[in-house]
Amino acid sequence: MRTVFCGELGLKHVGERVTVCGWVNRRRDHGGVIFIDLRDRSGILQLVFHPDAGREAFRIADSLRSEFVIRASGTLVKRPEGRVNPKLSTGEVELAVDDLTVLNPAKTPPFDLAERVTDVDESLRLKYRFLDLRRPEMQRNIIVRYKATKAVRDFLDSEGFLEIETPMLTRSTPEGARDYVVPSRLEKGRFWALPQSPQLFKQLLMVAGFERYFQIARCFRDEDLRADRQPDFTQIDIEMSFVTQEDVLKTVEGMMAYIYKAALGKTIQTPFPRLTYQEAISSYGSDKPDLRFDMKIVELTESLRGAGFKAFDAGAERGGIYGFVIPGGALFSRSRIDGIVELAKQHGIITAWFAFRSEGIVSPVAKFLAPSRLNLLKEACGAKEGDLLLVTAGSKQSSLTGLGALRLELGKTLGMVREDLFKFCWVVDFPLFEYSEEEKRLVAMHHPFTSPKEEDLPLIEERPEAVRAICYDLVLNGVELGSGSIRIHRRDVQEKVFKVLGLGPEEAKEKFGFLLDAFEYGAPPHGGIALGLDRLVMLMVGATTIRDVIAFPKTASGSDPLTGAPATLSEERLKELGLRLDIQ
RNA sequence: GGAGGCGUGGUGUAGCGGUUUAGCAUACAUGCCUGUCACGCAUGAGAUCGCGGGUUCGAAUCCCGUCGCCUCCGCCA
Repeated sequence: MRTVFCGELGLKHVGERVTVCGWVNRRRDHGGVIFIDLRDRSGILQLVFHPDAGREAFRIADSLRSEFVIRASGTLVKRPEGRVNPKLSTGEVELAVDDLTVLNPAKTPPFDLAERVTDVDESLRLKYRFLDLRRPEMQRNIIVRYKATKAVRDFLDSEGFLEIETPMLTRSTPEGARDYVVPSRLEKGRFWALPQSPQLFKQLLMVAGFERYFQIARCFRDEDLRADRQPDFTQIDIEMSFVTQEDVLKTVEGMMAYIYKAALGKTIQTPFPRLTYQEAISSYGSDKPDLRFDMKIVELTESLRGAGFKAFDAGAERGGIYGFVIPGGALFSRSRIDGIVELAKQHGIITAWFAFRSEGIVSPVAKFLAPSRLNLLKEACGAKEGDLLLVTAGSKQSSLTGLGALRLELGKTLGMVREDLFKFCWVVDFPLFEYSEEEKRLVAMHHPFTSPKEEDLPLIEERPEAVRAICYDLVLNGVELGSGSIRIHRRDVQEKVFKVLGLGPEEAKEKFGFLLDAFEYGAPPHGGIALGLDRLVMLMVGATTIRDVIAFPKTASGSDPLTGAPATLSEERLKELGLRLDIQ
């Protein structure tokens, strides 16, 4: 039907007779000559219609409208002098059409596809997703996604991994996200669950001796949505036997470099910097630090302790004194600084500020501190003349997370974040357990099969909260791309962890019995990672939401305007499933 | 579960208590135009201002409720 794609044509094809197919992107009718920008997946080509080149074709061209599907044949010609369009990759040529067929007319689209309008109401875009996806930006997103996915397969294949599918219908497991549930028709009153991740299956595959597994795995979590969270999403799921943390990190670093090269042609630096969990929290107030800019948090407790300023002394007593330096901030206007203080308040921290100006140190609290203290402070925070220091005092956790959130927001609003950078890092040595306020007990920070660090094992009974896990997160530009761990493969260690989690032998058997059984038949040491493919691609294409890299995503309230899902079921269907509705 | 923002012709928006017959841009329709590329010019059609209730002599505008969309907190091992 076609001989060539629009975007492939250039000067070297001049003089050739070609046939192209696609959609009318734009029509420019000059009366005596008509121009059509024809769009297909590969790009845009200008068609030109002269009445003398083909009277019938010209007559049909007059009737063309946006998004009509057409086929056009003619001779590719070099554009006249001064008529080149540098904005088009095909801008040096055009197709002089003598034969035109309308393959399908189209209704006027509900929004403009030709312009780069991301400002169209998103639910309208989703309702007409098949049109939204025609837009070149969206096509590129989906294409980059495919290339990245293919790169994953190519790389892991070359490293000896096997892609193995695991069930979508499986059983609900305790801990973690709420799972989506599917009623069983054959066994009424019983329910399947869709996997939050293939975690247990991939571990079983290690026991089964496959040694290196991966899967582009769809996962389901029935939790509230966000710009970077959808109910169903895709993980690059990896598991390896007879490996240490180091082996997993190296593999992932190699894979990331390969993906960026293959999908974007970009080179990224490996190995990625590593921070311990403690370092990440104390320097960036976050376990997913954005390393595209500096502005590290510094502890100032010792510099300000006993300085005689009540707020600081009380803060030092409750936790500590922390702050960070905004380079060049000393020259900010008073109202701008007040705005920053207000912003800090929204993040739950009360801040004092110190402007290190050429004429001296300016601060609303300077009068409470001796000049020697102020100089000590300047030295301790590493500020130069012209910088602004923000300080807060109080509990360590809320101070650091508050400063971390403030740092991130200021980094963006002050233009310190370079959008074209890709700054990967590993965060390692996470705590094995964290305290759950809701459940009033320790829960697994990663998951219950995460191995403690060997050297911390003696602490597990006395001080479980101090035990570090062999667990690692991959972070890119402040976004958590994924996390993984080396798993427990020894029965005695697993039992100790379950004990801390409050899982008795009976309960553990009931919930994870199949995995524990398997572990008794020769489980190799193993570990792995799961990476969010949607988030990775989002960052690769510069999108601000994963919805823009998913062909058919859901709205923030978890519905799909295109299909109208979720939908109701008929009485008959409910009855067949043994279900009765009880809703207000 | 909570907080905030938005909702006005197809689309994007202005108007925020009365000279508004709801403005503008774009899309759409008709006509003119032989070198445009966000073509241009002219004419025209197109909106009970998300929905429901209230306040008022008067509501797109103020209040309450509700629905939808977006962002964030909680939640997401």
